[in-house]
Amino acid sequence: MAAGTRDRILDTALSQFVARGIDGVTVTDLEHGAGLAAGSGSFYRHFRSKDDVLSAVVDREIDRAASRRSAEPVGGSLEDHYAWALDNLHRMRALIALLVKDGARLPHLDRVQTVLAEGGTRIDAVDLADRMARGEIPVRDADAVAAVVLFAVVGHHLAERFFGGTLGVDRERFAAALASLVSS
Amino acid sequence: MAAGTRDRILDTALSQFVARGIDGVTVTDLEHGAGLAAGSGSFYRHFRSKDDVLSAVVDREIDRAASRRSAEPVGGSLEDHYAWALDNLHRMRALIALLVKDGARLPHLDRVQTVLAEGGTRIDAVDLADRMARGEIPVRDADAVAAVVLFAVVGHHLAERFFGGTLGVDRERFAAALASLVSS
DNA sequence: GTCTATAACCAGATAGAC
DNA sequence: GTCTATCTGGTTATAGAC
Repeated sequence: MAAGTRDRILDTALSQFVARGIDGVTVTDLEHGAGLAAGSGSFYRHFRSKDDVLSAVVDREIDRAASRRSAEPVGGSLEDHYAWALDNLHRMRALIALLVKDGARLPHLDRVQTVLAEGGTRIDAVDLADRMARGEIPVRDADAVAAVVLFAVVGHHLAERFFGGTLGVDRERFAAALASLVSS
Repeated sequence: MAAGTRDRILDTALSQFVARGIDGVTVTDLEHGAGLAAGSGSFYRHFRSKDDVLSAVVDREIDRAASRRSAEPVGGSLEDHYAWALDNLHRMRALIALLVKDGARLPHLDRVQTVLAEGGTRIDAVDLADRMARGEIPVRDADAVAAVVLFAVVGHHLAERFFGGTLGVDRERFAAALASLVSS
């Protein structure tokens, strides 16, 4: 079942925007990527403008991120929790790439940031403080430790995406080391 | 002592490229930012093309980052070292923004990545393994711990820029928490 | 070195035949 | 819905006077 032209435009727009930025992609590029004649205005039978297709792309990715978000494990180990956060960030990598490349120009910027915060970056200082109070992990500056963990997770993801590598440390190993540091 | 026109073009090019991306800045914008008549071709008396000024901007930032890097303190505590790395990354924020926004189009991409990796943290896995062998810090997966430290430091910057805020944890407190985690 | 003026080109967008 | 053809405007880059 071949996707309709509108969906093919959305698909090629997402991948091209992520790869080359919004300004790096022309309407002609989108037509070509969707199997339409390059330079024909056929694009405009499906979207009113380039901004219009950008808005549709972002809306679709927000819906996808919200719907396929796996349930956050409750009461699990720290390691599982960190692995979950890294996986979620990886699933939302297209949206993250759009945000960091063209953040200021994105429509629904607040909704994008909300979805990302809920899906990947909520590492709770309160949870850490609870574990410290129960003697589960050593007592440290809980807010500062939460910040270290959050930025380590985000940094790992962004490095994977933008800096060409993670020093050979995959997500599982990274999560394990993070849990080891916090736990003792 | 007013800077020459060439330097003023470089200064405005750096700040405008960082703010709006390479494609978001026209040669006319650069002329205006450098105090030249907008739309006059005076820019071309100083640079052959827009790519040429981009290359000059990146070269200058690489040189600046490299010269700052030599100011690294030697033989200090882990905490001092992490604080130094955070300050250094903060000074290189323009280069980081260029890399994230327009990475694929940057000239000397490999040199940019090398400078940032060296300037962001010198805590390599070998140094950590040495400290572990001497009993200075607990024995853990040295490569993975080095990755956590590097990405925490880098993420502290990137997350502030793209996800909003540092959770109220300043650089000194962040460095102290990072050192505490690695040291015990 | 800077200006006015403009050439050459490319991108977003529209009109109308089929 | 897709095409050919075109308009309009903005961008890079050059020519030549001062």
